Amino acid sequence: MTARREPISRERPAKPALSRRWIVDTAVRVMRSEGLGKVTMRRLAQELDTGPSSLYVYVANTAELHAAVLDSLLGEVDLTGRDGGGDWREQLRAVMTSYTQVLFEHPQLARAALVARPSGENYLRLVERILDLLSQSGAGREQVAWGVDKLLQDATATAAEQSTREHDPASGDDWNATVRALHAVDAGTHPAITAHMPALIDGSVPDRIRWSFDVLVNGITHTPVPGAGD
Amino acid sequence: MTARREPISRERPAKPALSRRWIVDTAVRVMRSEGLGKVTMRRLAQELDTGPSSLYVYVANTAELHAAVLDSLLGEVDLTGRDGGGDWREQLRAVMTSYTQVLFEHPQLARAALVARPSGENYLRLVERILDLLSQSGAGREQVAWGVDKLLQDATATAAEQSTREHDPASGDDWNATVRALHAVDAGTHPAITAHMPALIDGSVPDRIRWSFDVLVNGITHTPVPGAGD
DNA sequence: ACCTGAACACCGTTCAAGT
DNA sequence: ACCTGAACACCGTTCAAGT
Repeated sequence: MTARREPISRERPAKPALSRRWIVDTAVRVMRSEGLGKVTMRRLAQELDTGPSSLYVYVANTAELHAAVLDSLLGEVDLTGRDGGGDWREQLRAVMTSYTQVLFEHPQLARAALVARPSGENYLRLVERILDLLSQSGAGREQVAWGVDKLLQDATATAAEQSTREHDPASGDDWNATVRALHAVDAGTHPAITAHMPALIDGSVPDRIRWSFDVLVNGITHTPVPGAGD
Repeated sequence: MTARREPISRERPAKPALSRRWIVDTAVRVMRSEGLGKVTMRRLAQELDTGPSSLYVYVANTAELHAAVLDSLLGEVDLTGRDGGGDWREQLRAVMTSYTQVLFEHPQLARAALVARPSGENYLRLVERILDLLSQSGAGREQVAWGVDKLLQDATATAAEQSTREHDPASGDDWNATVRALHAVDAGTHPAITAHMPALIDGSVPDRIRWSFDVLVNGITHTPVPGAGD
């Protein structure tokens, strides 16, 4: 709506005006095609045909940019929970599964999420939905409020961990190093590890995710918060 | 006139031979004095009076180096749990609190831990101890094994998140952005957020950590794993 | 107000060559 | 076997200067 000066058309085909939205959209595109590692100020500036310093008018720093990219991706989360039944618990499970899936597709973002929490509209919509479903459990208000945090944190941390693991299994990555270390342990000095050994390493990712969800929901709904006498 | 080359002792005293141990110890020292951000291959090489490429004989990459630093720090965790009573639960709480405290003192390491899981002796000792205490709950072997993972993940993720929050509160950091966004939410479109609003943001860090521990322990001990018919 | 070039102060990793 | 110099291909952020 602003009366801008008439843009004189040059050879270069309409370089769009810089804006936060345009920067974030470009960042999402670069992320999808080349990964979050390429979403750098310099690379984006190049993509937007300007210098890196120009971006700082719209974006505080790289972490904030990554948080904005994450929020944008959060638009893909299915909030309906229609894969679940009518049960609030199964609906909540479906929403959390969808959230987890989005992060698993872009695992580097999960790491970013733990560092710079998003605060955009899609994040708020997600929190709203989880709160709504979890409060149907009948648990106290404080438990529900704190519980949402735990559910999101657990899913995010799991995706962040998996992000390393999914690298090619050929490379001596750190997860395999941990598995090897647990196997190589001495039964005399580490009897508990030895006793729990297959289980410590076993279990499919979906099984573990499903169990984690149940652990948290069971724990959240049965554990009153410190202050409130609910 | 052949100049006899004799190692005249100059100011520089006895450059010690490179070794993995020496590299990691130096990394820990740099981390303590200047933060993990300065623990880079180049900086370490400088500190060790060599070129960065030399380090690659002993360390695969930067992530592995950071994992080694973390394992070294894990030596500070109090495994006795003597702050707790005779109860396995209070002892376990004390161990987890000690672990959390160590990570809170070096929060950047918590982020590293989520990415590159450690596998050194101190990590194994910690896992052994938590397994031992948690199995005293009488829960099934699978629950205990998977539960240890959850307890460590929760504490680590919490420390990692806090690491951002603890930066100077003056700066418009992302946590404050989230708080602001939650406050600014419209009651019509986000009724659940509005209804849960003070609790969503409230609560001291120790209270939340204490509650998280109880949620997990309660959930772990009461939720059987998918396959096993315990 | 918005945008920029140029600079400052760094990075990880590889590789051919030396000892 | 171990170690290195040099190079390749990048980074984030600031700031004085321009429009």
